[in-house]
Order: sequence, then C-alpha cells, then structure tokens
Amino acid sequence: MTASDDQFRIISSGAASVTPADALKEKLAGGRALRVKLGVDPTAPDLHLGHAVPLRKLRQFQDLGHTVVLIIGDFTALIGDPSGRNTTRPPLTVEQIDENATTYIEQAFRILDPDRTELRRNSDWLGKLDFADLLRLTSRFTVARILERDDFANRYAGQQSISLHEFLYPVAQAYDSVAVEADIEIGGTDQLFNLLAGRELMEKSGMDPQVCLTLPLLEGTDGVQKMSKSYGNYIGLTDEPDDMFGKVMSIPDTLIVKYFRLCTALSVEDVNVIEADLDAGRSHPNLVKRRLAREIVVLYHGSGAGESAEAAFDRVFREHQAPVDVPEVAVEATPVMHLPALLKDLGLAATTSEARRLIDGGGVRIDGEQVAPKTYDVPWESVRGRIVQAGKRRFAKPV
RNA sequence: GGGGGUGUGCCCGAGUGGCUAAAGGGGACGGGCUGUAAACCCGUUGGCUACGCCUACCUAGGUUCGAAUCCUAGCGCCCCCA
Repeated sequence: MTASDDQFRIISSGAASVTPADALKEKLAGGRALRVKLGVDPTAPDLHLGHAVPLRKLRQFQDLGHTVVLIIGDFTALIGDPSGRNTTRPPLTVEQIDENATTYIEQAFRILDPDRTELRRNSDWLGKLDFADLLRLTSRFTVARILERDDFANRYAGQQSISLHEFLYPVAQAYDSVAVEADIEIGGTDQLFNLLAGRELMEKSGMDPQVCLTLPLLEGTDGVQKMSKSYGNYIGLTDEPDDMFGKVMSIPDTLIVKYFRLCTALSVEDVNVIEADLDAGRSHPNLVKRRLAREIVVLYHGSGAGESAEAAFDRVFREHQAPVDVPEVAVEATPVMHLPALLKDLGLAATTSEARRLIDGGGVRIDGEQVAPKTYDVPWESVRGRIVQAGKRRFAKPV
C-alpha cells in the first residue's frame, strides 16, 4: 500500500475541504482499509459529470486499497435532500426510486471498482426505526443547529415554506454513517452540513467520528448554476460521444481548468501546467478546450472516440456541413408541403408557431440554403430527401 | 383559534375595469460575428396551415357593454398574536 503521506496528498488533491485533516492522517497511518461512504439519492435516473466528481474521488480511494460504501438513499429519497434548494422536492414513488437506483448503480460502476464496493440501501436500517427510536435520535440535534444551515435559513428568511420532515434529512443521513461505521464521508461542498451532522452523531454515539471530505461543485455548461438535470446544463455520462464533445465545447473558457481538475484523469501536476500555459497566453483556449473534450469523451467511450467526436464537431460547426448520419424521417407527402407542419413532423420544432418563428428568424436551411422569411409553402420535390436544418445543430431528412 | 398579507407566462417580477397575449429582467431559442454549442451585438419567446381565430393572469361562481384588475366561496403559501 502507498505510504500514508502520499495517500493523504492524493486524497486531498482537488478536495474543497478535509475536516479535520489530522484525523484523516491518523486514520491513514493506521494502515487498515478505510470505509469511505458516499450517499446518493436516486432522484434522477441519469448520472452526469457532476455526479462523477465524487465517484472519481472514491475510485482513487479504491485504487489505494480502501473500501467504498455506496449507500443508495432509497429511504431518504422519500424526504428529498433540501440542500441548495429553495423549494421542497416533489416526492418520488417507490417504483421511480427503484428504477432510478438500478440505473444509478449500473452507471456508477463505470467509474467504481465493484470488487471494492459495498452496496447498501438505507431503507435497511432507516425503515426499521420506530417512533421511539426517532425521538431518541432527534433529541441529539437542536432546532437552532439545524436552522444554521444556509438553505434553511434563506428559505425561512425569504418566506418560503419548509416542511418539518425536511429537517429530518440531515438526521437520517447522519444515522447512515452510524449504521455503516464510516471512516470518511465524501460529498459536494453543499453537503458539508450533512457530513458534519454524521460526525457529531457518531461522536455522541461513542464511535470514532468520520472525517468529512468535500469536493467543489461542478458548474454546468451555462457556467453559472451547478450541474443538474433540472437546470438542463448537464453533460450525461451516457451522452453520445458527439454530443458530449459539443457540450464540453460549450462551457465558458473560465471553466476549462476546473473541468480538467474534476472531470479528467490527468494528474494534479499536468493540470497545473495547462493552467499556467493558459494564464500566460502560451496556449490557445480553443485548442485546450478541444483536448479537454477529447479527454472526457475517451474516459466514457474509450480511446478513438475522442478523435471521431472532434471530427464530427468540426464538420458541423467549423465547416457548417451536415453531419454524416442525418436521420431520415418518413412524412406524409402532398404536392405542396406546409413547411411549419413539416418541421414539426420532422421533430425540428415543437409547435408550428415555433417553426414559423424559426423560418422568419432565418434559422431554417434546406440543403444548406437559408429559407426566406415567410416561406410557409414549399413543393414536396424541393424538400424530398434533402437535408432540412433547424438552427445550428438539428437536422432531419424527410422521405 | 384570531388578525394581516400574497398567488401573474419556463422562472423572477410590473400591472388595480377597456390602449393587455399582458412592462422589465433572467433563461431558452434564432441570426450575425468568431476560436467553439465561449464572449459580444441584434432578434424572437401561448396555440392554431394564421393579416384572422382560440386559449390564458391559483380554482369555481358572480357584478359589468367590457375583468389579470371589483365581489363571494374555496385552495396553496407567508407573517403576527395565541
């Protein structure tokens, strides 16, 4: 096993905080395989690069010989984590949770090593607590302490509703740590409160308290909000290579280095060099971003996928040509076609009104020719089998 | 239990009887430009084979020639008192 000093350096690289750092050093010096906990709520079925950040950190632990305890929060999903939210989460049904959990596990093992992962569901212990247990548990927390949390405080101050059960989320997560005897728990910086709650509860229960390791939150493609499916700014782990490449290219330049640090397998030292070259103007942001996009695509789609995704990107966005594989869509043909309806049928516009706006805004092309505004009727022969384009990246071929 | 406030388009938020498909901002989409689906500038942003028609300002009724705007009841949320 790697010397504990080196382990500490690797583990804390890229972390936002390690609380307390000394405790982690001590645990590592003990030389045994540590139990590293990550709790996830199966609220969204598909994983994205934001989810991958803690998973990659867990993988580092595994590669150093430690054990990952991955907790599927099938019980806590019924509460909904209020972290960073300004509204109560809509409750999920048990069926949805099960379905999401299955997808989650499958996708998580693209990153994690199954042999060093202990998979648990927190309904195993949380579901067995009775009301008396709950009272005992909640008596260890104070209202003032819970209200310290930013999101609760903000919602309270902003006259937003907070349901009582949301207060129990940190309590439940803390109890998870007790149940699995975690040595370390990791999460995003917005999880710090919950992680610390686990630490406190373990201490009060007479256990060796867990170390809390937080990771920076990854902004999505808009560069502002944290990556999340509900903001529509995410890059999914199962996104097609071409799509994944394009999405990475759409992040603001200011995020390039952060993405290298959190989303690729490059070493800390390598990323430092990239950052220095960018800052000094020695390298071109566009080229660096291309490399980033290739690295990420290769990580999830294998070597070779990066180059072909880049080629496809150049074809569409640099040379303004149609992609190689434009989908053919069968439509009902009449001698004269109503263009807005055709665009809707082709799936290029959601409504005919939107299609008209696209046409009038110059956003529709047939075989590369821009369609003049107010052109709503076109002969079938002029579109049949041709490439119809809406905007820069939506294509279809009517047949 | 008592009192007060609030509910508008994807989101925030103006609007207190006709000039309102509803200001402004954000987001999203489109165009131009380019180094990219970055940045910047400009435009669009309820539906409908469409110079017109339909549906819309929490819900259901009502007043009125006419209501997002007034009245009644209900529902949600917030605050104060208990």
